[in-house]
Amino acid sequence: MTALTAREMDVMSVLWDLGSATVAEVSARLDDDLAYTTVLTVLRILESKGLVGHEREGRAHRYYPLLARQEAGRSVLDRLRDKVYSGSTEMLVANLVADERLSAKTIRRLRKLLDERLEKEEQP
Amino acid sequence: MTALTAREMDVMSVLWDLGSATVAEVSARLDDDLAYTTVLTVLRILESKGLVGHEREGRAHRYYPLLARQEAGRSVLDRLRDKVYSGSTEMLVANLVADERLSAKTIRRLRKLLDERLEKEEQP
DNA sequence: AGTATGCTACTATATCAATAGTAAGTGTCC
DNA sequence: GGACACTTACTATTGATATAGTAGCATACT
Repeated sequence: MTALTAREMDVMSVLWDLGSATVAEVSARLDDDLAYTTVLTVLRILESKGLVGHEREGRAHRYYPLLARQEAGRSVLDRLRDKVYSGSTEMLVANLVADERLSAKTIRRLRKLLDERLEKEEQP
Repeated sequence: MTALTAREMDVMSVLWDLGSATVAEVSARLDDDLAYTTVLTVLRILESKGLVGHEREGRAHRYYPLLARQEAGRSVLDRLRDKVYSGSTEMLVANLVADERLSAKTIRRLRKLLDERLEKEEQP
């Protein structure tokens, strides 16, 4: 199972966005001002879980994600669908698009996404 | 903030599905076979967080959710969108509908959902 | 009215999460 | 080549999570 804690997700988020990063780079990007060693500790925990790797870079280590966004996202979404929305993807999406801040443009793009998915369904 | 732990979400899930439940009822519905008192403890923690309430029923307590599915779901979705999908609802939905198991029928219903949302956008 | 049983209240404990300090190592720059 | 600064390695602490036991109370049933 791929259950990230809140802080681990913060850190993975930086790695996903940057592709890879040193401790200092992750630290700079985090919203909260954590001690250098705290960030290092989180990265080492993530590594021990097999979710990130690292390579030497000068005197520092450069960390990179081994877990993809999609995998992490899917496991949260699956659980959310099952536990919060009684297994209903529709209920989930309904809640998602109920967000007032979504623009008409965005909604149209989402619909296009579904259309494309439908086409793929019809021609396998 | 409304951050549910994994186990708390399991329990809330039962309360959402049943509307309300006693400890025994929650216990029976959970996937894992937890001690009666363990379930009670989780419910009491949830109550201390203001997420469930209870009323007397005979010699037992009947617990009911004070936090709605929608609220719980939204806070997870918001965080997921921001941290895992770089703030992109589209990326999130793309990942969601990439699920092979979604039927064409379901996808059409999702599209309909978006259409209705668009109409509401145009006529406020 | 007495009693058995299920329920709660309180307590306990091991594990994990979150945060950070200290010491020691290693490049880098003058 | 030596000092400095940054980095890692190891350790520590606090608080939360997850799980459950025991004791005692109350209700339903006979």
